[in-house]
This record gives sequence, C-alpha cells and structure tokens, in this order.
Amino acid sequence: MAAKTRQKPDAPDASDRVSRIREGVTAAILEHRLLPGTKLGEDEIGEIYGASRTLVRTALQQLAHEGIVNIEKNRGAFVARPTPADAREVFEARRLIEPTIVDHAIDAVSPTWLDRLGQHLAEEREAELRGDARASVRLSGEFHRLVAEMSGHSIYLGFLKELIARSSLIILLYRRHDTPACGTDHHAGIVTAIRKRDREVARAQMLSHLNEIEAELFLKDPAADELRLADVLGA
Amino acid sequence: MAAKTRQKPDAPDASDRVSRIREGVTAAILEHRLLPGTKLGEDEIGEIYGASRTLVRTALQQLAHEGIVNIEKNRGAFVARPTPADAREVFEARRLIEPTIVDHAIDAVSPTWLDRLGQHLAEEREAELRGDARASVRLSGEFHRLVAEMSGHSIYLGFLKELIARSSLIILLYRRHDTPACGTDHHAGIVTAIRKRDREVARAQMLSHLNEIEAELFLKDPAADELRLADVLGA
DNA sequence: CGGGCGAAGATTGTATAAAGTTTCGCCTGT
DNA sequence: ACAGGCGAAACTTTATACAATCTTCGCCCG
Repeated sequence: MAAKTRQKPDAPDASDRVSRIREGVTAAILEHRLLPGTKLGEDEIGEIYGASRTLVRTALQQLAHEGIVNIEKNRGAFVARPTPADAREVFEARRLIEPTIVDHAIDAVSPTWLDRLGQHLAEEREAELRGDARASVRLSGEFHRLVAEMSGHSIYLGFLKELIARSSLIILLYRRHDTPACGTDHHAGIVTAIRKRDREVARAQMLSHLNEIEAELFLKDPAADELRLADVLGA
Repeated sequence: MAAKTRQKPDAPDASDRVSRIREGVTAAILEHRLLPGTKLGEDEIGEIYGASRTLVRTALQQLAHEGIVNIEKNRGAFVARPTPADAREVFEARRLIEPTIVDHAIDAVSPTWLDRLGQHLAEEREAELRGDARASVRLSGEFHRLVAEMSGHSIYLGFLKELIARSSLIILLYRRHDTPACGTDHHAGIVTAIRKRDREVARAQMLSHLNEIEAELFLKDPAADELRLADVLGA
C-alpha cells in the first residue's frame, strides 16, 4: 500500500530547514530586531543556521513574496522599507478583510477556540505588564492571525499573514509615540464580542481597532528619502 | 551618492529567464493546456526553456506560492487541483475585494485607461467571435487584472492575481456546461459604469458578474476523491 | 584638493555534481 | 498463482564550484 510511510499531508509549518530559516528571519523582523534596510547576506544567514546558500536563497525568496524583504538584482536581499503609500494600502486592505474574518470566526466558536483566544489574551497582558516590547509586538500580530485561523478560510489567512508582517514593519517605521503595543484592551473587546456571537459588534470593534492603529501612525507623503537618510545617520 | 546607478525600481515583469519560465507555465495553466494534476518535471521544463533546473525550481516555487502549483516533498510539482471548498473561498474573496477595486478604479478614470479598457473589450469580443476558447479564458481573467491595475493598489493587485489564477483552474474543473467564457457583456457593462463614474452601479455589476460565474459551477461537497479517481481513469 | 578612472575584493546568479528518497519492476518463497 | 520484499532507476533535494556583476578603495589626472 501507498499509505505505509505516510506522514501528515502537509505539516503546519514544515519542520524542514528552509522553514526554520524563514521563520527565524521573520521573527527577527517582526520583533524589530532587524531594521528596515538591513542587508541580509546569503553567506551571513547561511552560517547562522548552518545551511547552504541554496536553502537561504529559497527562504529569502519566500520572504520577498510575502513583502517583508526586497530582493534587488545582483545586490542582495534587504529588509523591506514600506513607503507611506504602502502603509495606507496595507491598512485599507486590513479594514476590508478583517471584519469579514471576524464574522466567519464567529461561525467557528467553540470551547476550544475560546480557550485559545483567552490564553492568548493572557499572554499579551503578561508581556505588556513586564514591558517586553518585542513580545508585545509579536503577540499583537499573532492575535489577528489566530482569529484568521479560527475563521477557517485559508485564502484570507494567507492574505492576512502577509498584511500582518508588513504592518509590523510599518508600525516600526511610522508610529508617532512610543506606544508599546496597540490596545490589548481592544483585543479583549473583540474576543468578548466573538464569545457573545455578536457579529455586528465584532466587526465594528475590529474596524475601529484597525483605525486606531493607523491613527497612531504619521504617514507624511514625501517621507521616503528623509527617513532613509535619518535612519542611516542614526545607525 | 546612493542614487547614482539607479535603474527602474522594479521591472514590470522582469525580463529575466525565471520570469519567462513562470509566465510560460502560467499561461499554459491558465489557458487550460496543462490540466490539474499534471506532473511538472524539472528536467522536462528545463529542456523546453533551455534553462537549468535551478531556474525552473525557482519559477515553480513562485507558482506554488501563487497557489496554482502544488509541490509535494520529494515527489515534485503538480498543477494544483482546487477542491470545492477552495473554490468557494476563492469566490468569496473575489466578491469581497473586487467591488472595492472597481470603486478605486473609478478614481483613476482617464482617457488612457478608458482606451485600454475599450481595446481589451474588443480583443475579448474578437476571441469569442472566432471561438478561440483558450484566448477567451485568458482574456477574461486579464480583464479583472486590468481593472485592478487601474485601481493603483498594488496589494489588491497582488491578491487578485492569485485569485484569478486559481479561478481559472476552478472554472476548468467545475463548470457545468461548456460555456465558453463568462459574459463578455458583463465586462462591457462594468466598463460603461466605470466610464460614467457610477460607483454603485459598477460595484453591483462586478458583484453580480462574480455571482453568475460561481453559479455556473457545480461545487458538490465530497467531490475531491471521486474527481481524482475519475480523472486518473480518464487519462 | 576634488573628481573620475580602474583594479581588487566581495557578493550574487547560474550550472553542475553528489546525496537522499520515492517508485516501480522483478524475483523469490510459500 | 500470489503476496511480500529486494533492488535498480528516476527524480527531487542539497551542496559545491564557476561565472557575472557590483562595490570599494586606491591612484592618477586636472
């Protein structure tokens, strides 16, 4: 039979080496340890993960497709530097998609999911309490990802993963104050609405949550070059 | 200065060899010349395009990320075979995104764009008139892509490219009748609404257009295994 | 003293070869 | 005759070597 040495049809995040590299770099970017514009040399990363350039290249190409890395021909890979225009597009897309995602998540409400949501909120609160900015940033994004997983729509989930990754870079570049993370309270409110299966409130809360995140940003128009210089000088 | 040897920020479809392979295979899939389930051997494709397996592999990985190719570990790449559940997700996403895209396209109305739209409609009519099913399928998808380009939103454009590619496979697998292509008339109606800058009508027309396409499909629930067997036996 | 040219070094792009896995045919044993 | 397992062939995966390109630094000229 063919079903002898069958493993899971597709591992959730494939524990192969390419995925380990991709997730490692992604985490570093999302936790703001790798700043936009940073050069990602192939040999450099390969040595860190003990992998050949072939695998590193594959991982970087995937990240480029996700939009958090730019690959310039014959120059290499760099952490992406979203422009204000990109930022507006990303948040517009999130405002369009995420209310719908919450709506679908409510169709999947179950004790198991509510448990996972509650557990996540606890983690967020704890990270915020101990002032761990990196963990807060990561967990804040993971909350939205969790809701998307709950919705069961793989297309929306894929789109949102991309949008969340880009949002993390955008928030790093353009936030006004040093607001640690965007409203854990908002997340709690959304979970409450989900628990009550109140679609309208859930959608509205998600929308206003996204609006408040974007309102915290300073998206001036001709900022790209200025910021580039400022960053380089700051480094 | 850093801005000395700057070329175009990003070539439209990068005339490098990887892109040529990717576009060639994509066209073959979108025109229904490569059927779902077909094995895409690396040597095979490499020989066709006179390229090494390295480049073929890169192209196939990009196609896998776009969702029209599945890569099974240690087995190779195959043309994707969307399930009915996938199909419903794809069309739901299109119903969510495309009305918004049309709305934004209206912001960009200009003689140049109206000209391009009109020219496209002419091509579609011509292909349909001469019964060229392959060209009709391709052009039908390209219409939606054109509107997305017109909207100027690169995020939506990227998402829609993926959705269109998957839609083409879905229509091939699940269409009821041998309807040649889905409503060139619908496209003409949408263009008219765009020309009049009538947002509400444009959104409504796009929505009903998508609904009619999906209504032409036969999305039975437990079809996956049946279809796989049937196809294999038929081949 | 500033600017441009040029060669050396470094880095990426591509191809080829080695290693591991799956698959299919064939052979043996019952 | 048929089930089960062994083995070879084909393919994918990974690593390494080579070629092309860009960057950098030094030097020369104006």
